Amino acid sequence: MPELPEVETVCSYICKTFKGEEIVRAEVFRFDLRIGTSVPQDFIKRVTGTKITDVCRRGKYILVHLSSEEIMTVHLGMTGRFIAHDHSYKRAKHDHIILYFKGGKCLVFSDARRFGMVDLAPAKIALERLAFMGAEPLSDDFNPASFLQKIKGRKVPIKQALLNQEIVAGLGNIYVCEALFEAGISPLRAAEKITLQEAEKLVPIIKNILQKSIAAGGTTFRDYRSAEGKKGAFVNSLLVYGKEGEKCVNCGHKIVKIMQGGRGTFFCEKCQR
DNA sequence: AGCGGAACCTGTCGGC
DNA sequence: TGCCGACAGGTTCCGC
Repeated sequence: MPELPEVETVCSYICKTFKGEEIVRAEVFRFDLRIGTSVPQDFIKRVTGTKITDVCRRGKYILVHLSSEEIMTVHLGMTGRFIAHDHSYKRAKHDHIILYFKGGKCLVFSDARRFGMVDLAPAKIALERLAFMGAEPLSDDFNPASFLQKIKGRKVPIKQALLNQEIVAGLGNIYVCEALFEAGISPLRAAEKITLQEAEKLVPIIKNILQKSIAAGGTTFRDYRSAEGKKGAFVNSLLVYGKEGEKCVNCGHKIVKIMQGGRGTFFCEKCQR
């Protein structure tokens, strides 16, 4: 579920709360999490006694840097949560990993649907695994020219191109629907047909939506919770996602839902061309 | 190479 | 109330 703003919200809180803290004990209840590689069997041994030196984000991945020069890579999948508690915390049903810190706090990774992943690898290897990803949408590397270059010759609908993490890293279903709506671009348009003028409109809109959502603590549509266990308020700012049958805020025409690549797309057929 | 569709797993919700 | 199918914010894999 969590897209860039949600992951960013989790990351910054974990960084603020756990940077410099030492892991004194760890529990792993499941090793077979889904996306990418699984939790290593010797995970507990390798993290115990290390300190968290930094917490960063790349796309939808959380990178927990450890003093052992290893990186714990975390992806929240659809229902993953990474929440801070204290040592009195009692394990709940879908908790898969609990890290206990010297200062009395703990950090719990839970994921009902188990689409998420937690991996541990030497920093160089962890970073190489993420090298396939496209530009960070909030960086200057993501601009109309570079974006057009990336989607050149792509016949997939623009909706699906924006979800492709190799093209741009961190967007998911909600923000893609919202950005295309604000830009007035139909999600059905072939990516390669997007003009320079449209890219010049769409790219800043994407950046703006992501920034506003980060400021609001992300979007909780169903499951998402921040590292403090809170819901994200940007759900109140959504204009099309989940609004099937409701009136378009621009023209009053009904918002429709279609399926693209097996996933729901919400848009206004009148405003988006 | 690029694309569509299925698969992964659990929970929830709507319809009958 | 209960059962059944559809669907969920993500990614990967397989076949064409």
